[in-house]
Amino acid sequence: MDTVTGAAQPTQSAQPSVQVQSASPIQPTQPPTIYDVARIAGLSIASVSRVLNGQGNPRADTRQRVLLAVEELGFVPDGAARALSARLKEVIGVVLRRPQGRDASIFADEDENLQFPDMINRGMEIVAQRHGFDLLIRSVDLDEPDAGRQIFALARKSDGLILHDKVLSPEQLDLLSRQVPVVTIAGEPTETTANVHGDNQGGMRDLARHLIFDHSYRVIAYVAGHEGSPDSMIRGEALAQEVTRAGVRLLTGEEWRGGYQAAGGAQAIERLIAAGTELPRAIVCANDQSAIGVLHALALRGISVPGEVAVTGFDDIPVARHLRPQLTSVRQSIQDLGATAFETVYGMIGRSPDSGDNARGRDIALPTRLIRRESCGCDQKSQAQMSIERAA
Amino acid sequence: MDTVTGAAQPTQSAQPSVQVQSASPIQPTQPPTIYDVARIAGLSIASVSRVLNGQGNPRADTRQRVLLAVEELGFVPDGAARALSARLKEVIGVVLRRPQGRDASIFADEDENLQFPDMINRGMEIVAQRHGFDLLIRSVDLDEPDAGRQIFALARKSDGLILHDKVLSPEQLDLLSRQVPVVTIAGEPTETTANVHGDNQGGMRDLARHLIFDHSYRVIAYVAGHEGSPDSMIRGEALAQEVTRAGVRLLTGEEWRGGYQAAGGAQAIERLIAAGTELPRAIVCANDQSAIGVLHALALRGISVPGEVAVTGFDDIPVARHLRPQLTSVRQSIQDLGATAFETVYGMIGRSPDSGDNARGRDIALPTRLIRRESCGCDQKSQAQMSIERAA
DNA sequence: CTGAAAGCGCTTACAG
DNA sequence: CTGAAAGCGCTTACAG
Repeated sequence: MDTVTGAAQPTQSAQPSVQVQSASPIQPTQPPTIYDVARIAGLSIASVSRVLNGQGNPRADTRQRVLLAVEELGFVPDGAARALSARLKEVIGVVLRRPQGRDASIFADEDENLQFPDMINRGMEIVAQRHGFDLLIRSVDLDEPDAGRQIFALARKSDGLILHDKVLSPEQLDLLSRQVPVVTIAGEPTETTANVHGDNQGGMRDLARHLIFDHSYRVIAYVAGHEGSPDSMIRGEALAQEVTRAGVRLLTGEEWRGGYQAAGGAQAIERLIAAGTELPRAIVCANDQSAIGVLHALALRGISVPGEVAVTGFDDIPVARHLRPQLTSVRQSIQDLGATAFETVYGMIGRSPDSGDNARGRDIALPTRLIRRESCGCDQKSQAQMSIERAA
Repeated sequence: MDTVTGAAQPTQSAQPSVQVQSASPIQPTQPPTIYDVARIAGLSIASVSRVLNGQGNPRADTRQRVLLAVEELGFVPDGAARALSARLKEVIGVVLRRPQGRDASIFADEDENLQFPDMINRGMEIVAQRHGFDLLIRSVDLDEPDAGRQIFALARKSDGLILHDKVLSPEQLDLLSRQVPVVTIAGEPTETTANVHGDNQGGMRDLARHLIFDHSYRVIAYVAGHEGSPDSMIRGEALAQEVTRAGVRLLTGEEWRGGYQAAGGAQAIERLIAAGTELPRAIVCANDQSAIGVLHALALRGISVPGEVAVTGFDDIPVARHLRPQLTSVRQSIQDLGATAFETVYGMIGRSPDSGDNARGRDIALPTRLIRRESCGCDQKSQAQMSIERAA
């Protein structure tokens, strides 16, 4: 920090001075300010600002002179000054939770990647760009007691916040969402926040029925996500409901928790096998990432999938189709999740919480769709073959 | 944009007013300002600022009063105001290139994920946090002529920039890097920028020798990354060198380009097979992502890997070990790449380009390591088995 | 040690 | 249509 704050001290006169573009090759060219532009254009800074922001009706001549000067200097307005003055930062803060509980295992030497959240972010980003916004990303470690503070600090650098999953206590969330627009993904809406999620219930119901009726599996386990995840709970409940209705046996509980991660899924299976537990006919995982771990552990034990045990995921991340066997999953349009979340916060900016056309309090569900591949027991090879041949 | 700029107009008196915390449940609680804190603490804003920033030696009493008021109001300083005044935004801009050329294929319905860049970003983020910085992410579509402008705009919202891959012309890069610290990843250093990359040469050399001498493959193809990628070129050249020296045949060229993506890798293989080309004994891919596509295409054709054709990747992204066969690759510590890039820009902030202790012009190489798994023809199953059993 | 004041680089009513 | 001025919410020499 020292070197940086030291450097922050003004080193030159604050008075705008002529920019020497070509003179000093490696000199620290201070970016030009609006004053420089105004001087070169022979106008006031107000006129420059108006031309650049399309306000008022500047004369063609004025426009020209400004544009020329801007071009000559390569002027781009400073973001902080613009934000302070316009009361708009054109930045949305995004908070992810960093996976916790790294254990010593083959998975520990390199952090797992967060394919699902990363793709959500990609979706947000694309829409953000269209509105001239950027995304300020921060992943918080929930073990840190400081996590709440960090999120509040992020909020003051942004016009709105998108929170992946549960990263704040209800009280903190409430406090925050009164000061700044907040949208959660895979959370729950509150009076002052909106939430975006996939249709967990419908997706899991279709998957469960497929396993129960099309494949006639009679013992099914559920590998849950991390504790307190609404997605994981709703998926688990939907599965339980279908299973119960059909008189099928459900295995679930702490020993089946995968925490949404490959390492978690693999370890759960390893522990169960080590404990001599008899495996169920099908293992339904709360997401694809943990299904990857389950597949891995089963393969190492020489247990055939789907022959001996069927395995399914949720999300349909891009690699799902590249696994062997190809992973049956429930597709969410992951990027849409992000895009929708962005559009939602964006719509909340500048609106008072109690105004009419407001997303606050809304729970937005996006459709899901069962994708049958090989790992559930279906054979999709011929079909996939056809599709790739059609494309080629 | 309309609704937002409209909303940006000040709606209340600019004079700081007492915050009514509990009174109006869903009122738009304007975040408190430093003036509010000062009033409640009975001090000047200067004192508040000093306490909060650890400047000077405030009396214990003064400290207490400030801290209490801050706590009471839940005050967090506005980022834009802080940035403007302190001349430090505590933000680093990150630019990725968005993959281009989406084709109609089984890969087209959902964008591919960018596992490699996403993990790099994760590495940057962790270090950034330690310095109190956040990452402002923007992915640019290089097909857009506006791409350069967008990057300059991002620069004015940041204290420094990290560019993945090549996203600017040399001229633009030069211009930019005189105004703001710039570090590239997998690019080339210039007089005013630093670059961070994995040891491509060493990694590829080890891989090539492994294929040539340990496995005795005599015909090897190289699936290149996207055009102009220094990483791809250096890897290709290192491979060519080893192959030539050993008198082995190398297949390469446009028809073997995978563009770093699974879709690209799969399509290249499909086209070659469709054209009746005889496949080489080993296919060396410029990265893991394209190797995934190659594996996929070969599997669909019923071609056994590594039995008939060996396949290797580069990067060792986390899923590499979960593929069937497990992918042989060259590991880079992906997160370290990001962490190093961040530390490097961070060190450049506030330093004039010509000052002494400066990273500018440096090319920082991080070690790589050959990871032998199954897809090259080795059998690692027993070994992997042991390692997971050890962990369990 | 503390406060009053200037200044960071913009935008935007307000006059003219 | 344009310019002078105020103001956004902070930090930081500068006096006292």
